[in-house]
Amino acid sequence: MRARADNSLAERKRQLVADELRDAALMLLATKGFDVVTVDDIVAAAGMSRRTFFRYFASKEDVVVRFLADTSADIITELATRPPAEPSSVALRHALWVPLAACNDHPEHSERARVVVRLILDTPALHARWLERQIEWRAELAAELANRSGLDPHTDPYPRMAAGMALLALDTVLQRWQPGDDEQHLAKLMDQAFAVVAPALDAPAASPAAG
Amino acid sequence: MRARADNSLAERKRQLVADELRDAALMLLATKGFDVVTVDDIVAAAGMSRRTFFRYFASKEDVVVRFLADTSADIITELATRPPAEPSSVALRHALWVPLAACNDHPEHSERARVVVRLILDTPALHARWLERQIEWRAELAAELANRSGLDPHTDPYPRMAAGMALLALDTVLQRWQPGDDEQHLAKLMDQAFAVVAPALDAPAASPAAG
DNA sequence: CATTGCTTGACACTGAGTGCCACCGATAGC
DNA sequence: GCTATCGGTGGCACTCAGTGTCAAGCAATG
Repeated sequence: MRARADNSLAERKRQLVADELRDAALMLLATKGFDVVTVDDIVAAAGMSRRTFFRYFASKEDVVVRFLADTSADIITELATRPPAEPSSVALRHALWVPLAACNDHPEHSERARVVVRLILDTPALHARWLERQIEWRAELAAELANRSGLDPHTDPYPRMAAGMALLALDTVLQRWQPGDDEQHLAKLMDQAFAVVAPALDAPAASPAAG
Repeated sequence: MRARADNSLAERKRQLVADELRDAALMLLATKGFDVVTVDDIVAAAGMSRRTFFRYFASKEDVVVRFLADTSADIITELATRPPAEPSSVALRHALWVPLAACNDHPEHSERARVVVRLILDTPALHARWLERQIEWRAELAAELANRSGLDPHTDPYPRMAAGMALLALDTVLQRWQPGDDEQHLAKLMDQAFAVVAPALDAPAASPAAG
């Protein structure tokens, strides 16, 4: 359902409208706060109708969350292409680096991402949606990890928990990145966060016989 | 704000109303599904007014989530009273056992909790709120862990991530508990889940110098 | 009996999200 | 050139969540 990435004729117009909506929304929400800005404000700023907004975004939260969380497929693909012998901690670190790579390479994009991260972490409704999206990521990561390790995800808690730990690392990185006080390099923060969970991610399998 | 547990005269009536509302809501939501049941349906079943519902619960989600997540203070207290020399994994396991203890001891309460867990995990909106509540737990647990370990929670990612891993273990336990196919003992599930994260929880501190 | 305080119900209101239909522009076929 | 069709859009009305406000009801106290 995402396979039509470049139907140049009409698809480009759709993308244009979506970008316009997104930009107007992000601008308003980030400066004025999530709760006080209504969808009417957003569409007024974008010069479109309220109804159109909901054709492109499922909810007011969706505009913000999708800006960060639109790349789940890329993450899974990256994890699937890591060498099977690679330790889980390394493979997961590389997989979750995918959505961060753009921020790290392009400082101008990075600054806006920082604002969005701050907005999400500071707004309970957005934080909830963000976590909801992470749930999907976790399920997909867990399935792929089960694939890699040959474990049964229904009887062994490892795949799900490993995926959860990786996302916890990502969450911690974002939380420590968003203040922006000093130049906290994303790569360094990722290394630190994954260093904490690595002992559990790479521990020798002993889960089924824990009783 | 919770210090008035037994102002016997009027407080008991308040509790009665809250229970009535909660029971009606849980019954309807669990049987018919979260989305199709409106607040009007709930208050009609409870024989009260719509406005009263929102005096007792902040939202429709709140009724369900509070049923499980009303015990954060007890968890922190339990963690704070664990012996300082105890490994983090053991202390956290005991702390997070507190909200589960009631379910484990009283099978009749346990059955309803199972239904609520299933409802939460199956409903995205509820799951998101549940995780949002866990964020608060994580912050409180992290603060207490920083206290125990003497680490600075602003510079060291360990406290926050340790709290997150413990809650991830809890989440995994609930997810594996709710199918209820066979008699999965909560204690056993907790042991298995914590066995996965223990290597990271109890790893020797090496986080600040990871770069 | 009057007052004070707490709870409730009713009403109105904002805002999110959806369904429906009419409109508009472009493209394809006669 | 006229028309049928198709994707996108705007407008409208609707449901439902959640909030503010006010007028009771009802207990305890003077």
